[in-house]
Amino acid sequence: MIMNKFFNKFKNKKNNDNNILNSNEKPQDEIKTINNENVITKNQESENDSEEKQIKSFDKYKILLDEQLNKEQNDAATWEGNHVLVLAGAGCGKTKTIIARAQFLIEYMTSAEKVQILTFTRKSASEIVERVKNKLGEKANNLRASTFHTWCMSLIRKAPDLFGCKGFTVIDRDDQLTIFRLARSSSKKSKNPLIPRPGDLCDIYSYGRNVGCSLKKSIEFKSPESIDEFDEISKIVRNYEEKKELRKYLDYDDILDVVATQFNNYPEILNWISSNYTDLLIDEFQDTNPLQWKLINPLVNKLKLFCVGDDAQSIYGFRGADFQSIHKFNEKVPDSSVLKLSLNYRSTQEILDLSNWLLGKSNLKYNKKLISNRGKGILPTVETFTNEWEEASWIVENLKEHREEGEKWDENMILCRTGFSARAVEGALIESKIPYVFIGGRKLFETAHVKDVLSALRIIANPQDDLGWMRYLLLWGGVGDKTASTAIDQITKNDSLDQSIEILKRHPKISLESLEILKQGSLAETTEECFKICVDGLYKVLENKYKNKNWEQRIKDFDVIQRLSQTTTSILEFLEAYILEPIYLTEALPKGNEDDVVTVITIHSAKGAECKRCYVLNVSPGGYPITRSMNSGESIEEERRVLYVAMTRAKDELIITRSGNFSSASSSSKIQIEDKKYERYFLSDIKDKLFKNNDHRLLNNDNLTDGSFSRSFPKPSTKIDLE
DNA sequence: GGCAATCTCCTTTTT
DNA sequence: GGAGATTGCC
Repeated sequence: MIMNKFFNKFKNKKNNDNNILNSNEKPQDEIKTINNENVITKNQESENDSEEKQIKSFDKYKILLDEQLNKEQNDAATWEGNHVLVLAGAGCGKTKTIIARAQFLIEYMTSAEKVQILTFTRKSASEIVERVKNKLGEKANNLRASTFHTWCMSLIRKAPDLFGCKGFTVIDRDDQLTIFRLARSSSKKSKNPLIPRPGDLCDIYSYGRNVGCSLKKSIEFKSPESIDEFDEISKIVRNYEEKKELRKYLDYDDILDVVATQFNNYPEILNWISSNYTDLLIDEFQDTNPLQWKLINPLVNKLKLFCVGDDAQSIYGFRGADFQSIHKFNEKVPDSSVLKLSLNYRSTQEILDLSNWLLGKSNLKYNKKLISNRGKGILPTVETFTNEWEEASWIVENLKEHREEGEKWDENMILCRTGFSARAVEGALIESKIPYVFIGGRKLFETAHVKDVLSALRIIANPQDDLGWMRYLLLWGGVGDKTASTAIDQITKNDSLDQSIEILKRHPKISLESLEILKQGSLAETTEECFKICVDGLYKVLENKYKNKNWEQRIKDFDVIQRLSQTTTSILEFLEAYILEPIYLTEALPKGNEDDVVTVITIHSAKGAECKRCYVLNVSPGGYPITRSMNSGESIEEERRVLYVAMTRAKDELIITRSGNFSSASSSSKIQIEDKKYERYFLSDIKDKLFKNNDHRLLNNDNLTDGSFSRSFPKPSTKIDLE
């Protein structure tokens, strides 16, 4: 074992040396050549030498890696040089390559606990780990994959003193909003419409933190109209920060920033962390932003990066990701190489042709034409309807038809731009009793009834959590904002729950019952028991609050959460886990009986997903690009990429639906857009041969052929019969 | 007059 | 489901 490690260390070092040597010869070979080459290193290795080596390593490792890997994927997975970026188009096997890479590293280069994989969601993290474990068994037991946030938080929890964050609590977006609302309402100008609303304040603030720019720049980018109120907004933001500091809260951006700043300022901290790892694997690299880069950058000299991404799929610009930065990988990371995966295994060529067309219309150069390994298939269709309800019911009918032909529900995925825009489809699915899951928008721990119960747990876990107190007290009749906040002012200085309860008992408007639940909950031995006490205690109150709002459905969620709580040791850990890596209700349901379901999903959540038949909803004028995106600095091009991501999820069948009363003659797909604000509509000049056009709208005058008759006709009688 | 309850309108994307 | 406005209760 020890010998092995020595050997690996030696091996790694040797390869690094090789690469450095080569890089001195030809340092300036840029990414531009990427079209013609599969493997591009900044420093193209001399041919006879390296070509032989590559093939040798391919042979050497092939047997142990996934046999389904192609040459490009295999080259990437078994790369023996230093840092590498793998540019991979949609459907070219990114996840597969990461998995193979992890497998390769564990088998030949290092040990599982020294590999850290960073992904965007809990789902892909667990998928990767699971698949590596399936292949390697026990050897991979210590392999860790997590989101940036979870990884950073685990470092903070492991050594809170190093980061100056002892006893800090993580807050989610809702909590941020509450604090911003408070800060905003204390401003004299809170009625002024130029002062952004809490949600916008939160976005502006977070954008600035993620990009590393000033508040002023962030306002100019996100809401330029509010720049005149810069001074007042600054006050509100400072107020937010003070409240956060006082209550020892960490918001999402703090978690990354605290760790990144410490890495940059204290070499001893950096060395301690980096000595635990040899390799860092980063998925969806096109969506990393400057804050995440601030975290990774100091690690570059300490370990090996293996990044995977696709500039054409960058859809997180609103969070500060700059898709162009992927092109500067060589500049940012010295001694690095760029590899490419170019063959698409997911979709038929027709689907890729349409996707390629969309991307090609951009004035940005993505250098990307996806080529299918699967050959020809069905032409995509564009289905046009009068309104979203007809759009929805047509989709449902279509789903049913395929079901009758013997297909499973889970061969269908419905993609939408916003959570809100899926409401018609959701309604139609429920009405037709088609089982479905919705991924995107609200998560399980963000639903109102769950937050109500969790507020009790928050208080029990941390009696100084004033946001928890606020929510909890407001649940009970007769208590509003005012009563609650004055009461909370009296108690949050106490760190003992019992003391706080004693004080509140004397409060005329706060019920003894509400306090008794907290008392009982605090005596519970386990998280599960505590949760149960709180649910039971709040049952009547909640039933009353939600009686007309899907109460029967909501009760079921409590069972799910109780099950989730069984595996955690402390309440705080339990709450934190699901704030950092939110979970959708349907992900938490027991596997088995409800496995065969239609997936309804926001495109932002659908990264990496694929499905046989994909419906892309509401691709109407004003929908793509979404009208709202044109006000602020956010790019129309990002909207194009969003639609591109949606289209490239489809394996066999791509169905684009839209609605509205724009005109579209039956003979041609060209549509006329009168309204100026829709003039950038992506499908307005789509090429006929790329798709089949189906207009389901009732015939109206626009669609009638011009009729001309040589004679006129008499007006029919419009009188009622009297007898 | 102060505070709570109710009604109405609108809804980008996520850790 | 949330924010803001309005109504209604004490």
